[in-house]
Amino acid sequence: MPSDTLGFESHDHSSCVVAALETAERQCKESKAQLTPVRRRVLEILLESHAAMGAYDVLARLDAEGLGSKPPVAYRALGFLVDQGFVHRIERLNAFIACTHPGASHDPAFMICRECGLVAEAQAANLALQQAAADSGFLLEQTVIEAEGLCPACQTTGATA
Amino acid sequence: MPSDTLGFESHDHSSCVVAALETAERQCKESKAQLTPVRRRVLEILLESHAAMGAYDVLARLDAEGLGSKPPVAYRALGFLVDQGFVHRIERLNAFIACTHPGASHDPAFMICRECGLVAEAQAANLALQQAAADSGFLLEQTVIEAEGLCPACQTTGATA
DNA sequence: TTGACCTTGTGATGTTATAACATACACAAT
DNA sequence: ATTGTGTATGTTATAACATCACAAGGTCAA
Ligand SMILES: [Zn+2]
Ligand SMILES: [Zn+2]
Ligand SMILES: [Zn+2]
Ligand SMILES: [Zn+2]
Repeated sequence: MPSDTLGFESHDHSSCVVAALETAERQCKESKAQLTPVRRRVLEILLESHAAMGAYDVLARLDAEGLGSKPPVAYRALGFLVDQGFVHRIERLNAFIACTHPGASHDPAFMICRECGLVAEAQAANLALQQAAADSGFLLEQTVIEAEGLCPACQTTGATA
Repeated sequence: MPSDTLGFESHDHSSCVVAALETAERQCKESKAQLTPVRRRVLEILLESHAAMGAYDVLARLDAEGLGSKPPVAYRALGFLVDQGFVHRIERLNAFIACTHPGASHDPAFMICRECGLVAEAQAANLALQQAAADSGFLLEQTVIEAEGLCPACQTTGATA
């Protein structure tokens, strides 16, 4: 069942959202972190579409719902969720996306479709990079791995574009 | 001689700058691209320190030298240099750095020291990611691979910090 | 009740990046 | 000489992304 790692295939989304929220709640309880209404709602918003959203897009949703209107509200909630590992930041897009492996060990990689904007999360530790780091004495703490290209759907519809 | 791939070791910098500029000039001549004064100077500025610089830092240097004062001047020159492969953009830092493998085939990875800001360029194609892309039918066009951590020097001086 | 700590509200500001339009120059065709 | 075309540059304005600084509330334990 590769859909939860590759993300370009359809899946049972409503159960996926519920499961992710439950996992977040459980993990917060365990680590005594507070999944407050704003934080929970931001996670929910990101889960609703699996798309990457900018902080200001999230903020607009919060504002419409009366949960906050100023940038720090969104950035704080997103920061919390990223710290907890429930959300990932996509550097290439200056955007955020809900994790699709809630609870799993994390060294995520992303495939970003430049045509439709779809982002798929994969597990793809970079062994060559780890080797290069070891060789040069670099202490590797975190890695950003983001690939840009065309998702299966956009390859067929749009030719090479 | 790993210093040109790993970047944490010292090297003959003045010759490295000269060589990079010569390579850029040669490649531009071959591809009929114009290495204009502003473009050449921006490349030089990035080569002077091997540090990653923000576009506005570069712009400040240009401004001081009377080569331009408005953001598009810097962004255009940087965009040109990135397109030509002489400069890489570091997504994690929203910054730019001169390529340390001028002319070589390019699938660069970077190691970024979170303490001193040093950035080293390495070659580290991600085989696992290529495999994942192939498996899911994703057409992989470009990859961003950036690692954050501590360089050798900062590990010894600052403990874990 | 007080203080420590965490979270939120809000105004102001800082930083990064591009859109849009005008100008200048080189070089070729008329 | 003039006009056209393409590339590069100059300039204004604004979009888009992110943080600072300070005030206010809530919880909980001393
Ligand atoms: Zn889903
Ligand atoms: Zn994840
Ligand atoms: Zn050098
Ligand atoms: Zn360092």
